[in-house]
Amino acid sequence: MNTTLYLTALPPFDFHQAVTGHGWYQLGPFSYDADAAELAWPQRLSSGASVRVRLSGSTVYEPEPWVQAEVESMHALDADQRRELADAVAWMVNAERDLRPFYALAAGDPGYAKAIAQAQGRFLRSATLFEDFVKVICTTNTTWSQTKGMVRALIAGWGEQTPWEEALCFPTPAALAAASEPELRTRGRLGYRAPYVLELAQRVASGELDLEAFRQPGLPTSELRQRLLRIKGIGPYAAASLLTLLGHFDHLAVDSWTRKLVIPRYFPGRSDVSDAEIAAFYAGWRPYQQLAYWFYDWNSDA
DNA sequence: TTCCAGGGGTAGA
DNA sequence: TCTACCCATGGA
Repeated sequence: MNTTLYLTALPPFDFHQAVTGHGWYQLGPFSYDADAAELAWPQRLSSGASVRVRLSGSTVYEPEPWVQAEVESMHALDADQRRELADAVAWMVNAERDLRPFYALAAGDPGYAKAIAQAQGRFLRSATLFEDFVKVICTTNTTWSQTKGMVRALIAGWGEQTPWEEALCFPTPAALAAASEPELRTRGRLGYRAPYVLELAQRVASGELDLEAFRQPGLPTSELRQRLLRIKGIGPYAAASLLTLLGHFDHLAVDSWTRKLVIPRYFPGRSDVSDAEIAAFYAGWRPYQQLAYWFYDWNSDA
């Protein structure tokens, strides 16, 4: 059974940029066909039904941006299921994100010409907040290839079965909450992150921790950050990453990689630049510091 | 073999 | 708040 969902997006929008703005499209259960500009993944709906989604969308040149989801399911989707999927897709590609205020700040700076021309500025998000929280924990103190391996192992070991044999959904909180810590360490390749993921899964599965509360747009970034830091396994770097995914760009994530890029360009000849100095450097971009850092064309001569 | 990766928790000051 | 120390894994 196939269903097609059409969504509109706020211009300027470019589907390829919305998907590839950061590395998430390389993590399971996503797969991305760059030639066809098609993002695919299996997903379990709250009703328990499984679907396979193939997502495509318009380029920056189209004045009325759109996103199209080709959804495969065993039974016809009812109105609630279609709405749930449409909401999830809009969230994932940031269809409603208004980047114009950021572009207005960046206008005239050649280092952002490419970002503006290509409609960069969106960070792909996973279908659920739980999935994004786990993935962010999987990026701490490790290499990208190992992060991909951890996510792959979690899906292979605890992912939800679907009617399509080869397609497993990302594990639910309940599935990971039922896992043992040693198994998550070894089979899940999480290492010392295992207790953090286990505790997160258990708290979410039991209802003690409501991740949906983090989605409310009106929350001040500082309060959100304090709440994130109270979750075990989430420190300054992970909190900043999650703030970005949650659409709060007014807290700069200063990590080892930031320093590698920012110091040679803006603080040449210095080796001892504090986080506070780097944050102060970006203060003029408020509330878009993280976009200004991330979508700057570091290869430009600007 | 050693180092370290876009860190985080904990103890102790 | 700041610092030392430990934490697993795997690629260079």
